[in-house]
Amino acid sequence: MTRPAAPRRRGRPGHDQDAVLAAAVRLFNERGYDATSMFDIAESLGITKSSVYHHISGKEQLLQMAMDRALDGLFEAADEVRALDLPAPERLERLVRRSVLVLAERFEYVTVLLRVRGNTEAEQHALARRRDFDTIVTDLVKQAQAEGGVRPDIDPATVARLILGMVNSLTEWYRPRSGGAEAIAGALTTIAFEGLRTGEGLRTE
Amino acid sequence: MTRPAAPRRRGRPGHDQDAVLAAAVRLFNERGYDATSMFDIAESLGITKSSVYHHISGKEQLLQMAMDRALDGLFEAADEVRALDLPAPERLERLVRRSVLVLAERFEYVTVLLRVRGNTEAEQHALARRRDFDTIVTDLVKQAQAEGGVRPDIDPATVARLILGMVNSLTEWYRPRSGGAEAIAGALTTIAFEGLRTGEGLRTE
DNA sequence: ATATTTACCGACCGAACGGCCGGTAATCAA
DNA sequence: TTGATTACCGGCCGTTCGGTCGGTAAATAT
Repeated sequence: MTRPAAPRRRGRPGHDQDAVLAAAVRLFNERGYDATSMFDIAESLGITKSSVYHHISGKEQLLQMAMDRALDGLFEAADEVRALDLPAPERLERLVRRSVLVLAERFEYVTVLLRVRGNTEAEQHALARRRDFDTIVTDLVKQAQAEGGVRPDIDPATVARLILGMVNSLTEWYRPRSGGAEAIAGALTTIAFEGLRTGEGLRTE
Repeated sequence: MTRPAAPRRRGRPGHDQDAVLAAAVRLFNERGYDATSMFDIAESLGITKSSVYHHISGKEQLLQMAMDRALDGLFEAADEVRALDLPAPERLERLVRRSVLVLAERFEYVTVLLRVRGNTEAEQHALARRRDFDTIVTDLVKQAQAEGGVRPDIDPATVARLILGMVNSLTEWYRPRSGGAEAIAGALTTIAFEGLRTGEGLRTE
């Protein structure tokens, strides 16, 4: 679980693109993308603004890279779950679980992604990919309702958005340090699939 | 359901503070607070930037007013529910429902509130009030678990955050035009309290 | 030694931003 | 008609921002 053991690069030692991205993303999430200046990023690395531009082409590239890392993780999860030979309700539950885990693994990148509002072309493209992911989940809900095993009385798009909303809301309070992404994934899927209520008088038919 | 019938004000006709706030909040939610300039707000009202400053003291005041309107609505809901003479699980469900309705009624203000990251003192104060609201819900979950009726096997703070996360995620896709805040409140509370799963093999004890 | 590679820096630029000022215009009340 | 009230405007200012440029410093490879 440590670094891939840096292969000892050539040239003058110092920061690389990944270090800049990491610093940038940290600040983006602390204060917001717009409220983070290139000077802030440079300062947090102990170098000057012009040095930052040696590693990247501009502020927007940092945003782009962060969004891509988040989206790639989500679609990997979707692909893996799609390949499973299981009933739709099981696949749905697995995808929800995996989404939580992706969010935990790539926490800072996902957080950046979820705060983007579509102000530039790059952001709009990312929003489109997010919508594609939503559609995958919606279709899975639809299948699960058709196969039985998931309540059919709520519009599948609404179900997908509410569940993903619950997942995404983790960026507001989950902190990777606090460990136990699995525990939270468990709590979340339990609430989503079994509900909070206990006792009698449940199944109303 | 119409305006309170403007009492015909004195002086030159035109926009007032509320109009400026409305325009500002609309833009804040479209592009984000930082990405919205005072010029943008002025332009959307058909007046100049200096005219905007006739109505308000500065950009931050607009943010402050928006956050306050959202928070006041939430605490009103909490107060009303607290006064009810009902078992805790019922009160919890009502508060969740009411929160959805407040979010729908004061949609744009709540959206502004939920995007704030604490960059200024005013924002930090708003975040503190949000945390107070979270605590109210957490305590209610705790009570509901103690009284029975809500599953006791998940940490109450986690329950509160997940449920509120689902509620708050409505700002991402709910649009007041699309009507039916009650329908969404119903779908959300159904998922949260009854769960998605149907069929047999549920209650594992 | 010398070339190559990589990282860094100080100085600067044009644009955009939040905000201020002094003055003007339209309405209502006396 | 005059005064009060409310709304609006053009022009300006200091600051901050993203980004560029030409040159320097430290490593590795030959």
